[in-house]
Parts: sequence; structure tokens; C-alpha cells
Amino acid sequence: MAQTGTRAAATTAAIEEAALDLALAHGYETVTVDRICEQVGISQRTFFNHFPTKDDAILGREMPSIDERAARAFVLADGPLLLDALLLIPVPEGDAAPPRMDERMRIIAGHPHLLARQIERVSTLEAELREIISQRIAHADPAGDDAARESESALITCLMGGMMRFATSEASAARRGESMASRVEEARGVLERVLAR
Amino acid sequence: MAQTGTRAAATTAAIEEAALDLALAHGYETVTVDRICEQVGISQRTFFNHFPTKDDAILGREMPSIDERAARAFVLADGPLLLDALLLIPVPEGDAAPPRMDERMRIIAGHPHLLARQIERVSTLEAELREIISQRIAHADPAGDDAARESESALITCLMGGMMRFATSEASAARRGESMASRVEEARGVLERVLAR
DNA sequence: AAGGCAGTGTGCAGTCACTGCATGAAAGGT
DNA sequence: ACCTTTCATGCAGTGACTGCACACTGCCTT
Repeated sequence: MAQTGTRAAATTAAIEEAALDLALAHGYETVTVDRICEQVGISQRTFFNHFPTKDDAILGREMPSIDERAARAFVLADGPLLLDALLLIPVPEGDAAPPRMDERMRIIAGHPHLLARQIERVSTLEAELREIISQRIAHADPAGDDAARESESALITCLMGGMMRFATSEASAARRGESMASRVEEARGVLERVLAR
Repeated sequence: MAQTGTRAAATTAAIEEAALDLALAHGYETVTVDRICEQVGISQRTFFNHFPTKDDAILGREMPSIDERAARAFVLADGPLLLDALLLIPVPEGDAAPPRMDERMRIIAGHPHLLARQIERVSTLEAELREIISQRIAHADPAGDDAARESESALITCLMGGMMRFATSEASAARRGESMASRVEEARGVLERVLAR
């Protein structure tokens, strides 16, 4: 499934690229797996050896991950919990960003189920996220009880999912075409105003 | 697609029921559309005339909707916006609940993609929800500017999705098997604590 | 009574995503 | 040169879903 050698890696990359190209050129739904395979020059079986799903091929292989530094800063910070938590949203930017992220986003935006899947993927980090949030709460309130801490961190994790959806949605039409980082920044501002009410 | 006459309605109901029965008896993934059709005594084609998707058959036809009274109360309330918004989460209960809701929930709980779909369905109400939230903000702050109001209500809508996910998740393991209403109540409590931080 | 229309169900044949299994070829270390 | 691991493949199947043309059933009109 997750193959590691360089040969396989090359194939994986080729599939990813072809999938993206075709989807951009002809639209997501008209692109079949067979078509992608044809383009890459591999068999369908091989395709599914590399990606469990057509969707995954389009979303790409690298999963976002939580920035260590941001996590540490978050644990020690003492601002409003919800706002600080936004620091944890992984925002691939610049060189670290998976290549062609913007093109991907364009496709994702038009296909809600891809967005859902993307968020579901991020929530693979849920455990990690919860753990970090839990630490922060423990740090701020060493006397708190465990169960409370657990449910609070779980809830914040869910809310983060909502924030991501907002950030990636076109709700902020003004932000269309802008980077993920600036969208999150925008979302932060809106959240601040909401919390003030 | 959505057929209205009583005859069709009966068929729809029969499909829904059979789907649920079979899923409960043999597990969601082992239940095929063909199996459901066999049970009901219809053709596969007919099945898909009634439900666009196998998932939809299991989730059922009636969509949750926002309670009018709750909406009015929300618009006029003046508590913390996020907390008040929880009032809007449609919580089918008692007689008003679609029949066998609890059994459905049991299946949904074990199949994340069904949950995602359910939430996606609720978000069909997004426009309505946004409108109501927008009214509330306008009521509280008549001088506010339109764009801000729009983005704020959109964001809250997204956060509501997160709250729903939390409420339906097993995060609050203690609540397992309890009604949706009490889960939302629990979630409300946790959110209060979080906001206090 | 005859004809027509709308609502509903059906059979068929096909497309597409995805899987299990067994086999083959190439890479790379020894 | 030998052997093991890694990759790719072919095949044959399953299961969801669609388009199409056709058939049956009222019911309404004339």
C-alpha cells in the first residue's frame, strides 16, 4: 500500500500528477481511473496499489501535519483557548507546501465530498490534536479533572474542523484565490468578533 | 426521483424499513442493494428511483428541519452567541422524531461516512441557518455592516457542524446510548467551559 | 366507451470504482 | 550468479449506480 522505494515513489508521483492534470483539464467527474492509468501508462491494478481511492489520488499523498513549534507555543500561550487553537491548523505554505496545492484547492472547492474527505484526513491528526489541547488545558489548570479535559479537547478538535471548513469555504468570497494562510487569518478575525458577542 | 403519490410513498417506506432491518441484522456493509430489493420485492431499478443512494435509504427520507419557535427565541435572545446557537440544532425527539431514529443512530455511529453524510444533509439547512443567525446579529447590532454579518453567520454555521459532530461522536462515552437531546445538552456544558477559558 | 396522459415499476445492458489472487519481472544485496 | 524483496500486472469478479425503452395502472376528458 504505502510503498517506499524510489521506483514506487516515482509511480505514485506520476499518478498524482496525471490525476490532477486530467481533473483540471476535463473536470473531476469525467476523469476515470482507467483514463488516468492510460495517461501514466500503468494498469488499473497498479493504480490501486498506490492509492486506495480515486479521491486520494487527487488529494495527493502527503498529509498535513502539525507544526511542532506551533504546538509548543500553543501549550504555553494564555490567550482565549479557541483563538489560540487556530495556531494548530496545519497550513502548508511556500516550499513546504505540497506542490500544486492551489490547483488542488480549486477542484476540491467544487466538490464538497472531496472537501469532506480532506477534512476527514486532517482529522487523522485528531488524536494528536486532542493530546496537545489536553496538555494546554492541563498547563493552564493543573487541578482540573481528567474527564473534563478530555471532553473539552475533543470538542475543540471538532470546532477546529468547522473552522477549517469555513476557511476553505467560499464564504469569504473576498478571499477567493488567496492562500490558505490568509484565509485562516481572516477566519481568525471573524471568530474574534463572534466570540465578542 | 422524489415521488409523491401514496403508492410510491408506500414503496419508499418499505425500502427504508427493509434497509434498516437488514443493516441492523447483518451489518451495514454486508447489506447489498440487491438484497434490499429482494426483501421488498422490487427491482433494483425501482430502488434507485426512490433513493439516489444506498446510504440515503438507510438515513431515511425525512430531513431534519429547524424548529420555528427555537429560531424566534434565538433571534431575540441575548446570551453568548455561540451558546445560544445550539438552540438551533434540530433535535428530533419523541413523536416528532422519524421513526426508529435510535436504531439508525446505532448504525450511523459505526460508520463515519454515514455520519459525514448525515451532517452534510443537515447543512442543506445551511442557508436557512445562516439567515437566522444573520437576523440575530442584526437584531443585536442594527448598525453592523452587512459583509461582517454574513461572514460571521457563515462561520457560526460551520461551527455548528462541528458541535453536531461532537454531540454525535463517542467522545462523550458516558452519553453512549442516550438521546440526541441529552448529548446536545452535554455538548453545551462542555462548550461553556471551553468558552470560559 | 375510447383515447390520452401522468405516475410508477421493470428489464437490460452498460459504466465505473474497487478487490483478491496468483504470477512475473526487476532491483539490490550477498 | 543466487536469492529475497519490491513492484507491477492480468484476470475475473462484486457492487453501486445510470439511461433507456417499455409496460401497467389509474384517472380524466371527450
